[in-house]
Amino acid sequence: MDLGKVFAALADDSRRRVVAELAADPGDGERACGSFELPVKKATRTHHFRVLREAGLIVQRDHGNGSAVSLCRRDIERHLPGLLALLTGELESGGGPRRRDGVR
Amino acid sequence: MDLGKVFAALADDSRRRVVAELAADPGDGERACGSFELPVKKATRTHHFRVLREAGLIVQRDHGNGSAVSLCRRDIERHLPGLLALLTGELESGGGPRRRDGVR
DNA sequence: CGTTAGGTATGATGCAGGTCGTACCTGGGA
DNA sequence: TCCCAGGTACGACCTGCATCATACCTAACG
Repeated sequence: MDLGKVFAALADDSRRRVVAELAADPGDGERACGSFELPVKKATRTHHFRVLREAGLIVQRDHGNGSAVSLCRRDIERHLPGLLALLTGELESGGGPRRRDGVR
Repeated sequence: MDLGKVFAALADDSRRRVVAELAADPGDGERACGSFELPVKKATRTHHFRVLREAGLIVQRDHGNGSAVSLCRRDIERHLPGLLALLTGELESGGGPRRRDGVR
């Protein structure tokens, strides 16, 4: 697991938001790729999921018609303890579940 | 403190190395800018320190003749607890972000 | 005072990355 | 069966960034 790749992946707002929402989900199950409200087009979203995959942060299961992602929580907690807490922390304090404005 | 800026700053090997060494220093004092062995020229090093400064990770004190940097340890630990541990962990385990000649 | 060493400012350059349009593929309805 | 919705692949565009050369600045030291 390469810290450089991980940090580069998490430097982008959209990607950080995806990981944060996955990390904040207590169920820790899969989530449809389309269920994330990202301010980008389809092709860009595909690109972001690829970057997260190659950084080792998520795994993606293909269903032919649609696909779902899930967080590599165990690997992350083992190699980078505390990282997910940082992301969920930003979710709660900053642009948390209650979005104060529709920026972006 | 912007997580995006912080992660973008730490995505670079040279910058991550600087912060990691500062974090690993128990004395927690200033350190001369030139004391870091980075595989880049002067101008590039100046650029890296600027990025780290603007991310809020370090402060830089100018001496006219030379300058020194110190880690904003308190701010970082308060806003991003656990982050410095990740960096020092990389230093210890991997021997750190080594200077690979073909950078990246 | 002149030289030297450490930093900065500025501009150029090459490359990586974010964004999108388009074409294509797949499975599930109507 | 035909069409649509969700994803991917590919290419293009453009911005940002890491890097460097060069010129300049400041303090220390002979």
